[in-house]
Amino acid sequence: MSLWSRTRNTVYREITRTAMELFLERGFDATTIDDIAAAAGISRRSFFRYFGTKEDVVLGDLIASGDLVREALEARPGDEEIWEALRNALHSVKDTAFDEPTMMKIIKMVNETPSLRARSIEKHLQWQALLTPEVRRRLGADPADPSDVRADALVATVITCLDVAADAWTRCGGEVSLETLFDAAAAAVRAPADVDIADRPRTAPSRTASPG
Amino acid sequence: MSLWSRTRNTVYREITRTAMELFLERGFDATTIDDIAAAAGISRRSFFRYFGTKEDVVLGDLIASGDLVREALEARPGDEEIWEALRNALHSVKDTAFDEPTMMKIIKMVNETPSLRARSIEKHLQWQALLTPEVRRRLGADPADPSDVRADALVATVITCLDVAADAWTRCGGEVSLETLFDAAAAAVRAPADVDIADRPRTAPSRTASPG
DNA sequence: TGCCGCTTTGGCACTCAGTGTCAATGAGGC
DNA sequence: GCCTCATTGACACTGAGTGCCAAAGCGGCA
Repeated sequence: MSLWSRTRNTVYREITRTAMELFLERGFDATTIDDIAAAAGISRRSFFRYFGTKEDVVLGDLIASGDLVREALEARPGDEEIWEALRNALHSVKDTAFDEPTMMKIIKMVNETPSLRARSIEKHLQWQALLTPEVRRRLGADPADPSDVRADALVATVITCLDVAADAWTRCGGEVSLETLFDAAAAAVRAPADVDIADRPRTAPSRTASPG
Repeated sequence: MSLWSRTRNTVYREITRTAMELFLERGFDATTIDDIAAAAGISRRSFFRYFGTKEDVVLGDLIASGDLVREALEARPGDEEIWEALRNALHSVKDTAFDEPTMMKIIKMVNETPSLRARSIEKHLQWQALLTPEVRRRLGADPADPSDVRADALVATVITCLDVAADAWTRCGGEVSLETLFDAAAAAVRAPADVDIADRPRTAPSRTASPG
């Protein structure tokens, strides 16, 4: 049993590695599952025993960490401001499977490939479902009241800010850190955005025009 | 030419009507394109001349209105607070193709069908791309600065709030209006949610802790 | 060592979405 | 009536994903 699952994990990682190489080399859509199976030395049928969909090869490893985020959130101090708790829970889960340049290429690929992008956001919706109960609890919301949208809105927005930040991160070639971009996004959402935000210059690489 | 496009529109609507009936009757996934084509009296190949994907039958009509929202946003007074402008732009675009109970069934179906939900989100990403330039302009942001995420974050969040509101709307059976739910979602995001919203001034949000 | 039960695997055939091609049809302009 | 052009339907194809079944591999057991 132990050997079996170890073998399974090995194969799983081998498929991921091989497929990722192909994806980054010739593009996601241009890589068929037959290509992946052939390169990984398995049958087409076996591929689908490890991954439900082609997208899962990319996204399974990249953001399968929904449960980790939930655990991290539950571990945050109970009196922590909710935005802060969510922010810290997200940041505590770092993906270490790839180095930063590779990670950037992957995110870029995800953002530029419609089917990948859609699945990626679907995964984030699953995160939402995982995180919302804890946020509801912290807000003292009635778990059965569907009209109390506060928790859903907060969680969805925080994840949206993360997406926006990740997208901007790749667009500026990693010059500004993900954390900084996330905080800027969060600040823009929470503050009236047409007013200058006091300490946005934590990075201040390029001045944005400040009218009036 | 006029006759051609009139015919085209008629066929388009006929396919939509027929397909929607099938979808709501037996489910989205359980309805094949052959079913739709047969029921609409066209060939399978012709279906794809009217709709790029099966999802577009549902979502094309439901939220093809990205340009309308953009126009509505551009028509808002220039000094209107940005959240307000976005909110009003969204609310000015009402979908009148279906009555409310049907609309609710459709939204429910979209939210419960992964492929539909994914496409729906993709459409919303297209909205974002349409709306962001105008928001950037209003914020006086440098259009070429990818590290200025304010506009992206705002637009993405507003649309996220709309999604959350629509979801809650179906879950509480339409008892609470979509507008009310949207406003509640927006308020939860903008105010520290565990504090009374009333005492929060429009400026000076609570500063998030600076780790540095 | 050989046998039994389990899981994994590969191969095959299938459904379904979506695309390219091509010949037939049918409307509009001359 | 003829020419042009868009629409249509039919056919064939790729590619994702699933169901099924027989073969192979591993563990335990005698």
